[in-house]
Amino acid sequence: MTSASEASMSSPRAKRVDAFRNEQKLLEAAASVFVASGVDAPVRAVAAAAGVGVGTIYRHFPTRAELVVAVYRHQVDACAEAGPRLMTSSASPEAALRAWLDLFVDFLVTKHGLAAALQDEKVGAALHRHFVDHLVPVCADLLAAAADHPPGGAGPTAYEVLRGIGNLCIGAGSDPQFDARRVVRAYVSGVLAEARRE
Amino acid sequence: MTSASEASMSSPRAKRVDAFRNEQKLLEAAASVFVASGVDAPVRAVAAAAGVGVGTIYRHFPTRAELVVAVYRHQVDACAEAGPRLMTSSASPEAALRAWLDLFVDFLVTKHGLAAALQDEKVGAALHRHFVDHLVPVCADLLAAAADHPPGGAGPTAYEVLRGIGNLCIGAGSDPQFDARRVVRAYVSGVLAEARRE
DNA sequence: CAACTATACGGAACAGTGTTCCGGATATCA
DNA sequence: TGATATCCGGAACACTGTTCCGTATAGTTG
Repeated sequence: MTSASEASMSSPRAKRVDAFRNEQKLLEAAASVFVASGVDAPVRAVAAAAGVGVGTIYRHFPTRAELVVAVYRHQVDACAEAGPRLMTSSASPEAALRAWLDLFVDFLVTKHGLAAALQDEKVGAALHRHFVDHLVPVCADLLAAAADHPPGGAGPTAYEVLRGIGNLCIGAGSDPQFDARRVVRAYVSGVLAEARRE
Repeated sequence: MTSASEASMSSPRAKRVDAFRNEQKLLEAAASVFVASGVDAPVRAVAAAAGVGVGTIYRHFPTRAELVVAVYRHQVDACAEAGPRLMTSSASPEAALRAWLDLFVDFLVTKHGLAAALQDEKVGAALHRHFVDHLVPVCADLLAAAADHPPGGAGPTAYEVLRGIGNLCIGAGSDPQFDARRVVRAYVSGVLAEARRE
């Protein structure tokens, strides 16, 4: 921790501006490539789109997963912040929960392959952690309110629910016979039924 | 179709017995490797376990996915055949549906990575088709009986339900906080509620 | 303004996938 | 005992993510 305070206190030399610019270019290029080819686009494709070498990517983002996290960090945070807002603006706690989960589903489904990436042990570890840390608490509040059920009971866990929904969104959007929102709606009905039974 | 009948009618030379033996060795080796390392084990690992070259695998199974299908074909068929049996032996149609789906979940969860493989567009295409063809009709019957609902209504589709459950099983077994059977139970409750609402 | 150095860059190289290919071995038949 | 259709082994290819290091440059210092 000595080194940490040293690093943040006395900066022998600030980060070079070209490095900062490149990091920005990388984030924009990655976002663009991800919408065009899915989040499992090759690292080289992102590098090419940004006009940099692959080495530059790995300097700024030690692993492919961390680039993905960086690209979607803002949207995850926005989703988390929408929770409390919906809680007060909705007609009922259940409506708030369902509206928020719709947000979550739409987010996952529109980013092709994001839900799948969340599973892949290697790629998903970093993603998973960030999603869990930011979204689970919000979901827990909404769920407790909707189920009229003190958190900590034996009903479905907020983690369980988010993870389940994440799973349900995998591959949706590339299968017309499988409508993620429909399926999630059914799942949430079951979750609420079980939670209220306690 | 002329060539097909030719091939099945006049066999200028039967399949060589060493080829047949190798196919068998391959299936056994693959099954063994899959339980040890998951269904996403490298093709080379299966080849090594069987004591053959990779070329031999690709002669018998044109693609990695078809090897996986071949390994699990029997178990899928067994699961499909268990449907009608449970239908008559269970206390209620809903009990039959739930028991059968438990079979399905256990099957997916015990084969590490099988559920995930079902998603991967490339790997999963062959798997997906086989699962769908054999399991969806059975599920449709059980579902219709449990929901007391003539097939063809606007409720959840049998395909949708199986696909949803398949998704829910992804990564279960490597995450103690996520119990696939619990989650699936909740989902099925929601499905039945929606189906009966029609 | 002119070195000088810490920092950042590019892209070749490495390791691990699935898949293809073909020269050589071999089972089967005449 | 050949003849040959069939099959086999494993090198080679295309494509991943990731690492490495010589080179270029931004920022500092004299």
